[in-house]
Amino acid sequence: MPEGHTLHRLALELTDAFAGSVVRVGSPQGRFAESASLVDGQVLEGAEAWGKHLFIGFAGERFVHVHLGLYGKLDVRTGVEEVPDPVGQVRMRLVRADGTAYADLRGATTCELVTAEQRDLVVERSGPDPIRPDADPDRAWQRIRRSRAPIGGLLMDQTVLAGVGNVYRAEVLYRHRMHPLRPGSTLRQSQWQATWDDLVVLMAEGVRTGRIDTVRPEHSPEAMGRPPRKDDHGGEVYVYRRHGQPCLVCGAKVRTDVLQGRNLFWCPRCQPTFRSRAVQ
DNA sequence: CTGCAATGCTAAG
DNA sequence: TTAGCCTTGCAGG
Repeated sequence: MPEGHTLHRLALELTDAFAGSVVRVGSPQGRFAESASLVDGQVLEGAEAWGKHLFIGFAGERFVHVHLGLYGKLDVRTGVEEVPDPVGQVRMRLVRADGTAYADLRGATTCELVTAEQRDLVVERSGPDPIRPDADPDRAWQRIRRSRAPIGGLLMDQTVLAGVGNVYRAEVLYRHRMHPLRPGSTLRQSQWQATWDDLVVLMAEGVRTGRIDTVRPEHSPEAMGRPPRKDDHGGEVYVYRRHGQPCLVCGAKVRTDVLQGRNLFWCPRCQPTFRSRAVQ
């Protein structure tokens, strides 16, 4: 679901399904109808993601900017015989002119038609994205090393780093044994580099599989003889939404707290406090 | 069935 | 700091 890997995966799916084809663009729900008419019947040139932002490019330098927010969804279907009637509130529907593929957007926070300049503004405001090969982790490091804000907040700040959401945040902090409230300025550069390198691998895997898996092989359900996780996000994780359950590595009870309105999860033993008085 | 929380973010107050 | 977006899956009655 919508952390950066989801948007990059969608960009690939959209490009595969529609690039180079004439596409009918509509808004069964109506809220995107006016903009849709401006690109309806144009050639879709490709789709690209930066962090959690998706841009679908049409002939004439016009882009549909999509942000899924918390529960938005974009379903891409290819190789269909027939395009079904829309179900629910479909904000935007793309249909290949030959009718063999369609995509439905629902519940998105943002769906707007923008110029190349407007797209560039979004990209410029974003921090480096671990999924993009052109990303420069030093840009993020320069923000982190100068900030007394908790690393748990910095990782979710899309102007510091683009694409990391609540699951990757919790999990990468766990994997690097960092307490979420530790100030950014107390990290060593080597720690940041290791964290970044890990995100590059984890998130690329997320693009490939469409889910967030962060446990190492020795902690997999098979290796540990435990049942696989079964809930809506599907992947195998160490601490995300596991509060009150035993840590897979040390057995301590996973803890939770709220930081800036978002749920934090961490293991008090594997992610020791950075100071004696910090939250445990 | 009803209610609520959720991988996010913006704008209003 | 809070409401809103308006979907989905789960818990509880």
